[in-house]
Amino acid sequence: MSQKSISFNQLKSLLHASGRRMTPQRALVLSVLRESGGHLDVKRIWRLAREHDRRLNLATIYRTLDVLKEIGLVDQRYFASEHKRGIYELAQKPEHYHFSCLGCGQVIEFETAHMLHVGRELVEQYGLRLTNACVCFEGFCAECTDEVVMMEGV
Amino acid sequence: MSQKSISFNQLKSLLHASGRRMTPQRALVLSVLRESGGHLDVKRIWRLAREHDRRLNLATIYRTLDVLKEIGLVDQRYFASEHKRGIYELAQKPEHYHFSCLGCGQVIEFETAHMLHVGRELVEQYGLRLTNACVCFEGFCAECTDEVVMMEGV
DNA sequence: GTATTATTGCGATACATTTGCAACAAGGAT
DNA sequence: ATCCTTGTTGCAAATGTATCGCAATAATAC
Repeated sequence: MSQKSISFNQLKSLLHASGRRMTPQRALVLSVLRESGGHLDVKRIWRLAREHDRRLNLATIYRTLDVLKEIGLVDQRYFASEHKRGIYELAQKPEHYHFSCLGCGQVIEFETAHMLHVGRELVEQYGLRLTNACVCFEGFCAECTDEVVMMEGV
Repeated sequence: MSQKSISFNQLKSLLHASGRRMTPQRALVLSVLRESGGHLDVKRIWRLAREHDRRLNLATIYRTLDVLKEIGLVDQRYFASEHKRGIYELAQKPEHYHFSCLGCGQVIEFETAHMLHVGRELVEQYGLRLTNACVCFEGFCAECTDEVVMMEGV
């Protein structure tokens, strides 16, 4: 069996475990997220999913993404300057963070242990219980930085 | 002289230095931010400012906040689950971060050196140039965590 | 004072997301 | 296999934040 069907059975179990139902819409949205490689806004997910089901409604996408978030299969992100649109991707370990380039628009994922330290500090020094964090960075990637430097003649 | 007037002269200079004009609206919005102690959304700033100028328009608040951001007097934030509304506060050193309690709603400010390390890592390991970051945390403060534990009878 | 032009108020607009509700369909019971 | 219950969907309308066009206004330079 491919990873695909495992994931769908997983989906079904998780849905039933929380008193929800399996629907083609939910399977479709998940498969779109799996096959596209992540970092999609809602409109884009909608467009991709409608290629398989023309009746699929935008509100359903929103509701489905909420469900997928709740059962832990999907993460919602917000990229730095674009706080209007939520960005969705499959939940995956290990924890990673995002950097969006203002020059070419690419999103770079990276890992860092320092964020864990921040979380630990919050617990140990302030007695806080951390349940959610939004962390995103913005600037220029190496290539775009070089371009700027060249154009400025430095 | 109080800090107040110094700040207004500062405002005027900064505005003129960037080809802008001093207006009562701009002074008013800044004073609201100064006297309220920060962490205000636009509607709240509007309501507070209208107590001094009933004609003041919401669009003016938005435009004013943009200007204050550009001249570096105000920071715009986005708190974890509430990415719809921008939150504004006076720009101040040193850099600090925000934790919002899902129980009592309070926003806790804290400092940490670890975020600087993240930035350094981005530069040194990935060659990125960081210009902007959005970092916010969410969970339960010490008191609200205690309450939950007590209610669960643990 | 006068001229220039940045700024304001106001209504209209854009855009992301949510909601009410009737029709529909998943899945357990029979 | 069919029926029933109730979670889900599609659709349209509503919400809420933020932006825009434009004529009227007012801050500055001269």
